[in-house]
Amino acid sequence: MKAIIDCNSFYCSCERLYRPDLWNQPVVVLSNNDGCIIARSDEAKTIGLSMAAPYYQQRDLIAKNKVAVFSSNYHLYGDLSMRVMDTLRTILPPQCVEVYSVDEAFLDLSHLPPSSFHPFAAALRQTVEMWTGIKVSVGVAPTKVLAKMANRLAKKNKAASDCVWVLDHPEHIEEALSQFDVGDLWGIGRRYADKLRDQFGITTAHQLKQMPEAWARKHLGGVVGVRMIRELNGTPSIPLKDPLEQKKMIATTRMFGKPVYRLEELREAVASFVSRAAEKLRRQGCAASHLDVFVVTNGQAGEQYRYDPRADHRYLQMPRASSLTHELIGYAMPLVDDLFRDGQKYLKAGVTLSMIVPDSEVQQNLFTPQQNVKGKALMEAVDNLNFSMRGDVVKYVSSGLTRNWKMRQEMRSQRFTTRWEELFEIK
DNA sequence: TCTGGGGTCCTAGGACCC
DNA sequence: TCTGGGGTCCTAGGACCC
Repeated sequence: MKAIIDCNSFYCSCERLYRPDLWNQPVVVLSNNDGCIIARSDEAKTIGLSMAAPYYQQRDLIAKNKVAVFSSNYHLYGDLSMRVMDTLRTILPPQCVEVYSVDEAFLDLSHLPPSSFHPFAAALRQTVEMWTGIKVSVGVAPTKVLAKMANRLAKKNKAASDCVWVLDHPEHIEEALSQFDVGDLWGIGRRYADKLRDQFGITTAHQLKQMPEAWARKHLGGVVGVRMIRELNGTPSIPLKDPLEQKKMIATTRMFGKPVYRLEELREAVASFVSRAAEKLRRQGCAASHLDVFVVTNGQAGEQYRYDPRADHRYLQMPRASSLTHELIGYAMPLVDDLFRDGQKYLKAGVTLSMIVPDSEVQQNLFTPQQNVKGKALMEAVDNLNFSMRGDVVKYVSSGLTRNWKMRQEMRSQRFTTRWEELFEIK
């Protein structure tokens, strides 16, 4: 059996943890740059605020209902996420916990006796809430897809379920499937939902479950579709991931706080994204040999505003995998120069590192000098400083000092758990 | 004035090999 | 009159997730 545990309105719950005055109030959290609504408390959902809606379009509704609005505070969410995951790993062996996202984890419950699923899940929910202050929902079922469905049902029927839903009898699974919208299944997005309905008249999960595998292979993304059919039929086909697995790609991309027109600013921004990406790379003890830089423009400067983004990118296969910030910045800058067009209005840029290998297995190149030991020691020192201070205390000048392009975060809460000077105070 | 960021997996099709 | 079969590797792009 598998379980999925999912924090309820995670970002909003994090904000509310330190704001008892907001416990029963509508709360929303915005994306970077205060662009869209990316988390809503139940009260905010009731008011009719929708997910991913642009903030400026919802301002009236927000003001009218006195909704508390926060810019995203990733220091806080990251730290609380770690507490939730650590709690799970205290209760279950670590290899039975797959952290699926900042607010979700799959659990392998195959070692539990069949009668104990419900009490176990209920205890888990309670413990996490008691230890971290974060409310969670738990779905339990024979496969990941079915567990996701159970989780959804738990959230939908909070009062009756107490946020725990177990599907362990075939009749219960059948019943749930026949009432479940096929588009709400984990793995069926908008495109497939439309296609299933329009071309095949499939609207419920139960109808999909009965389709043959050969059909799924043809119409539902090949083996992905086959796995879906099997999971719906109770045969686990999406295994739990090894927690030690490394990322295959690392990206840092940002929308600018205000448009960028000058090459120097674009270079600064990209250099700082490279720095951040390289840091993530070193944190998993790896080096990358493929570097991709992209920029997004939006019409000509001076034109009337219309949101019509166009992306362009340049990439480079480096002679040897690297994790040194200065080296990577050195490779990235010519790509920026090549991308830059005078007079363009730049809205966004980003960097992707891929072809990632463990640092210890970097293939040396006959034609480039050995990676120097000093460089690595320098990186370690910089990382230690920045980590202990939780911020960019040391950075490359090429990444800019003024940072005019920096994103807007006008309503960010305090970093209660990661900064001494921002601790929660009780008067 | 204004619309996020970071990932994974898979397939099709072209280039190339013997 | 007539032009194979089997394979790998790579890239671009599509679909999905939170």
